[in-house]
Amino acid sequence: MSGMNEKSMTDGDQKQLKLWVRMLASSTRVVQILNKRMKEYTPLTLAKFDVLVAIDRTPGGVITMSELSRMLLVSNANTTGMVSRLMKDGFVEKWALPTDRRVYSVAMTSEGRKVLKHAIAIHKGWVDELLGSIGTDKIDGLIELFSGFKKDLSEIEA
Amino acid sequence: MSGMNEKSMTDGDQKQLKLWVRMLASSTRVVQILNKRMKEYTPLTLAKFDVLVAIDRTPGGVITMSELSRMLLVSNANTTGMVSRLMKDGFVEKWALPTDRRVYSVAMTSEGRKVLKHAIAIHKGWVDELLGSIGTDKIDGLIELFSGFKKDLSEIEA
DNA sequence: CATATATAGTTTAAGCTTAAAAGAAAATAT
DNA sequence: ATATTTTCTTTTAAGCTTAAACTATATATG
Repeated sequence: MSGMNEKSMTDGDQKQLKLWVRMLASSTRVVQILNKRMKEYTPLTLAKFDVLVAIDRTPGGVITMSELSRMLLVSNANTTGMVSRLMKDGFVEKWALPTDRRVYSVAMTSEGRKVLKHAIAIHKGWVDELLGSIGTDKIDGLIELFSGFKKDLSEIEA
Repeated sequence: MSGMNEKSMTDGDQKQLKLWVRMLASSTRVVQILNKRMKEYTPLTLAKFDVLVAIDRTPGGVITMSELSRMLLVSNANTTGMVSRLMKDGFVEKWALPTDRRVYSVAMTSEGRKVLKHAIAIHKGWVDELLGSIGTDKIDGLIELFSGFKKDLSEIEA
């Protein structure tokens, strides 16, 4: 069995769990820090920031509720709530499509764009800081790895 | 500047953000899948599972509320809520320490231990499946990397 | 045309999470 | 002894998240 006895196979299995536990702890911690700083330095939460970034990345800057849900990998119910709160903040607006009144278009207000521009800049700085201890030599490999990993995951049923 | 011009430095910065976005998407997706399956195949959520695992890992199987919060990297308020729900489920019990009545001890019930034992087994199977596309050759390096990363993060203020 | 089916989005109920305020008990200072 | 401070935990209020049930609109089919 190509130099692999029963013991080492078992170890290999244990290692995937070990890796997952550490990976999850790391990303959870980064999210915690980013969220806390985002609330402290901007009028956004990290979740609201993610929504605005998704809108910002859409060509034309106008997106439907369902497209937003798909981009953010969240439920439609969640998007409804997020967009409602962002409307109350005055950072986005929403209107029904005249050609299909089931569909809503969402876009940022100028206030939303202003807030996002600042948030993107400081968020990038924080990510650079937080991931700073990962050697530059390893970054490319990791980007490749996670790109592939994410794609593989998309083929797995929940 | 050792073969590094201004352009490539900027690229290096962009890459940390790129890595973070992919890493976060991957771990979020794994959490989504694990949570959905955990609810489907056990009477636990992933959050409840994490609490039981933390208790299980404590020597003696008895832990205080604060220790639990520290292990799980969550607020005390969160631990209060989680333990309340787990008590209602009948999976843990809690009692005040006679020597210091501010402190509460938490332990699993036999029902909790039974449920956890099953959950640990199937959870491990899922993680092996979900992380299966990450080559065995890379796993050790990644464990090292995330162990170091997590430690570096613990020295950064939120 | 009328009815059935599909699609887009919202509401509801429940759980997870936090920060801030508050309560209770213990430790410390005066 | 009493007052102050510290520690452990809970409560409260708010936001994020989901699944399931529901509403409204559009499309397909008889």
